[in-house]
Amino acid sequence: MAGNTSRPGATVTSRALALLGAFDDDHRRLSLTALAERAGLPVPTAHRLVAELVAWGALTRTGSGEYVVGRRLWDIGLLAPARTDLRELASPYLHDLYGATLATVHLAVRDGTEVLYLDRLRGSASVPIVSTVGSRLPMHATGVGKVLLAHAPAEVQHEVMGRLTRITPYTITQPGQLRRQLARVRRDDYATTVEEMSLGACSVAVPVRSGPRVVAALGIVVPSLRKDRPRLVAALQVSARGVGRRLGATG
Amino acid sequence: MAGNTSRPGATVTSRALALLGAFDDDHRRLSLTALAERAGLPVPTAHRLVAELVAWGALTRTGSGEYVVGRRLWDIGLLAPARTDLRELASPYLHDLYGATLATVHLAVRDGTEVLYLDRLRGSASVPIVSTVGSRLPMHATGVGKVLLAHAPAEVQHEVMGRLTRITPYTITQPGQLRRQLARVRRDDYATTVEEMSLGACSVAVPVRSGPRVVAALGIVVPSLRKDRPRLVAALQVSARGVGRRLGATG
DNA sequence: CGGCTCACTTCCGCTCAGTGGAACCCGCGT
DNA sequence: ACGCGGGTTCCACTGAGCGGAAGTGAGCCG
Repeated sequence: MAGNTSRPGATVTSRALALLGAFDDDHRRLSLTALAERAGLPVPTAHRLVAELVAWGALTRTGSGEYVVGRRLWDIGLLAPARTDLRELASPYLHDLYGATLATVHLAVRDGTEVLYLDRLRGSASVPIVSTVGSRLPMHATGVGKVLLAHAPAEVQHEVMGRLTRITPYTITQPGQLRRQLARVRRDDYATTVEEMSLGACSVAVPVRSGPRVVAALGIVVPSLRKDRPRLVAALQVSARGVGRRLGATG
Repeated sequence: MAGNTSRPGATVTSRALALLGAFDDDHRRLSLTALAERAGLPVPTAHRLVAELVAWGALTRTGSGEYVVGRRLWDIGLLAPARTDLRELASPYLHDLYGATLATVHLAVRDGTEVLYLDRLRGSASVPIVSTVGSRLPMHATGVGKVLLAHAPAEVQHEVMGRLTRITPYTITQPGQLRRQLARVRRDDYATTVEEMSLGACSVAVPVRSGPRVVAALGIVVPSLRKDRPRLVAALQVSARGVGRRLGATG
């Protein structure tokens, strides 16, 4: 919309969205200049658009002059479907699981070739862990990821196998080895990891089924699998069934 | 931006935001026409803007042709500050509280003249309740609301007193009565409600303090207060102190 | 204290991106 | 076959948006 435009073809909407997209997990607060930089816009343009976003509540300006995501976007984000519904519905079962194991509990779904964490219950005294709600992690290095990958379409599996990045010395980077593990996951109906994502953290995970389809995965993180793997698997499977049943009961 | 504009003065950005704002708790999925209607835009305009929002991931089109909030907005909404931090930080304490009481547990803050629910743990077998995460409820009819109101600035209290809407036959609608209750809340350091929001549900709530400031409230919902009010208050206060201490420890 | 820097803000003339009524398409119910 | 109501495409008109340049002001340093 403007004669002056340095890069004609870009719509106002795309510019406004670029500003929102400039925020991510590592950039929760940005100065105007940084924001303009990350969105690829001239500062005055960013300034004008940002003012509108702030007026509407999509962004908020902090006391120190930096910008952060506003409450109104938070509100609207919560209306996103499925994710929220599943999370709400599974919530009681996660608590039960937490109560039974006192370990960090995860609920995750597959998002493309990554694991998306929908919910996490962290005990006051459990293993410190990298995931947060909303974060995405690679599938091959997490318990829930292996479960979801084992039941993913062939082309997804193929793509993931293509780039098995090493995260710790124990991360599995050989496609053949991962493929054998996935077969075992399908046979035994649970997956494990041993320090493949973070040193000092092991995990167990099971699928959540709605009818025959695997729609999510439930996992827990513990310091060691040594002694009570059967107990953990049993607790997980009971919870996963519970969630699955609730899923069947509603839509 | 356009000669044709029916209502000149409206910016593109405001129109795009109006489309996002068309979604709320009761309108999580909207057809194009409904969306245009609610945003106050002509259908073709809405159509074009919506296409851009979909391309970016702010909205998603369902199989049936309706629009819903997209995953990317969900992501970005989660980056909103304070709210999320507080929720994350309080999470373990809420679990502990849930474990000790098996009642529905709430974490809430004041947002203007309303209560904003940041988190909710609902047991598989607890009282059904109206609140969801992200929802706003009136302050005078909820336990957490009374706590937050008792420690709110005078002008907020004044404004709330002005419109005490009746929700159940037990809702307090007399400013004088509410004022006396708030004084008692400040003295005893906890608040209660008895079927003032939903019939069959009572609640107890306590403030969460960061230094001297009351920054949030912690509450639980139970079928009756009759027998174990002291136990519940004690459990709540322990948890609230825990959260407060963690708040002090970080920024 | 003057002068420099750097981030933010305001100004304003040019122009093309956005507008929305009209027309069209398409699935569905009758 | 025909009307209806949603979604989609078209396109001539024009004012909303653009961004370089200039202005502001807080912070730092010699």
